[in-house]
Amino acid sequence: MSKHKDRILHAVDMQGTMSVVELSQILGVSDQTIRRVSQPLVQSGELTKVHGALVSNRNASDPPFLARMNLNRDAKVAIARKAIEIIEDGSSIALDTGSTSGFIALALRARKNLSVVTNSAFVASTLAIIPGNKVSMAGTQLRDHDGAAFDRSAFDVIERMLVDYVVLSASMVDHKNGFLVHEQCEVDIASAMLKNAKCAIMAVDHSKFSPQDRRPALRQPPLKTNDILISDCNPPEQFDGLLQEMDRRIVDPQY
Amino acid sequence: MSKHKDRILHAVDMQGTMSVVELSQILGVSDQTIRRVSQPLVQSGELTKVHGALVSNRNASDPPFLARMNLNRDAKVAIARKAIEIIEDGSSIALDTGSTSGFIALALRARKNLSVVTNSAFVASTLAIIPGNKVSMAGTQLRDHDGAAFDRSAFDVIERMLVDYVVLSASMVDHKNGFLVHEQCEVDIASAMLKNAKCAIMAVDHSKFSPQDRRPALRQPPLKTNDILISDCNPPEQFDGLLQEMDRRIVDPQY
DNA sequence: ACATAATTGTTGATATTTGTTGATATCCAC
DNA sequence: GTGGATATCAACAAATATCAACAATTATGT
Repeated sequence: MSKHKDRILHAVDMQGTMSVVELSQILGVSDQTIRRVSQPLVQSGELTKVHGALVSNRNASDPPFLARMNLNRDAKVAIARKAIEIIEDGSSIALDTGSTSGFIALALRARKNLSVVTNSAFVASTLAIIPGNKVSMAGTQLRDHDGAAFDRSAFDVIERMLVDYVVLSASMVDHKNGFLVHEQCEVDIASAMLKNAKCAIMAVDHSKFSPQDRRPALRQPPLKTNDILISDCNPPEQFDGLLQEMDRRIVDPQY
Repeated sequence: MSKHKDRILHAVDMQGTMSVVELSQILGVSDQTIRRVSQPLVQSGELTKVHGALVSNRNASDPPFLARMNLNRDAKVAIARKAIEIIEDGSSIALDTGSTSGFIALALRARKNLSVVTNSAFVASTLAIIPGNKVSMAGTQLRDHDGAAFDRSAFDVIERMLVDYVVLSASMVDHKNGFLVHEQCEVDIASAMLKNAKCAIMAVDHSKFSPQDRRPALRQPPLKTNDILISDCNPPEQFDGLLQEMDRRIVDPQY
């Protein structure tokens, strides 16, 4: 077993896909070494090889939630990196169930002593096992496409927790109607989380500023003046009205 | 047992990974000695060996729960394989919070239309995102070392679910006292799960038949005649009395 | 004190990993 | 298709790590 194995797997899984030279630069070894070390990983099916790059196997054909985790992965990773600059050790946070929140949860493993409430089992299990964290899983009955709960008890748990930050996402941003999602239950959870939060962090990648195949119809609750928007692009001008009150943090996905 | 054992373990765990020569310098012994002393640690799964270095199994990126998932990994994978031969598509299952149950959950991703109840966030999130599964997460407040819940609501959820199988584990098997664990709350959850289950599957790897560093003191509830024991070794004869009623399924870890 | 067992360092043979090189294969734009 | 850029592969040599065997040292039991 090579000492580079874990780092390669981790890097590729985080990014979804990574070129061989990129990996060789990050690990400080030659490209040939990357090829050699990754060969058994490809053979055992832990990674897939394409010309010039390695792609993660924790994706694609797999379930919808993981599939969405791989959509615009670079942007989401960059957004997650920015989010953890804002959220310091010891913060209390509520996280919703979006795939962007999933990435932020992965990145938040670098923080300590967090108090977390979430209705996503993925987020909960990611952060619960970090020593020092206090994690509350809100809800019981988990939805199969993303492992999130929206039952009565989810609201009970969320409503009794006061947090410094709430991390929210949206399926689309509309310049007239604001942040939109597909299901009412998601709006309800977002409202409950917002009510108890000092500051909201809305994380949306560039794709959310353009129309979607299936247009979401439901409005997230309005955000307040000191709330934060994190995105990987500058929103087009028509969004200026909508976003003018918000503190914008734009990140470059090419870190 | 060598006097260097603890210092090596401690040093490697602190750094995550350490080269053999580095260790030999710190401890003031030859590199050969480090190799010799670390060999049994590698064999027992407390450390992992790579060319030139030792890597910790309780790395910063792999918090405690996943670290335990690396202990006797092969045995647990083999046990999980056997378990999914027993649990067919469409079954209802309760799973406890042990690392062996974690492996069984990973293996159960190959099954469909499962009804699952568990108080482990890791198990819940692993199985929830498989389309067709119905997963209930029992409990709210998650313990940090394994992401499991033992609060009032955990029992409420478990008690209202009838299942075909309950998958249980133990920290140690004692030929007089049966299956032992460290904490009363684990026994309570096991009792609640057993009460509503048609058949119990007790999964224990070979290491559980020998005494542990920290001896567990609490007895799991007794099992019934048609319950199933899965292990990777034939239990020593002194366990015959204890296990005589159970259906034993022994698997070969060398798949 | 003595014999025995366990631990350790040294040595030289062997194995593994790695970067380099040059030949070949693949991709992409035209 | 062709050509140029880039990626892959095989082979080699240098550096490094491992292993087995033996001798020296230290611990243990009687």
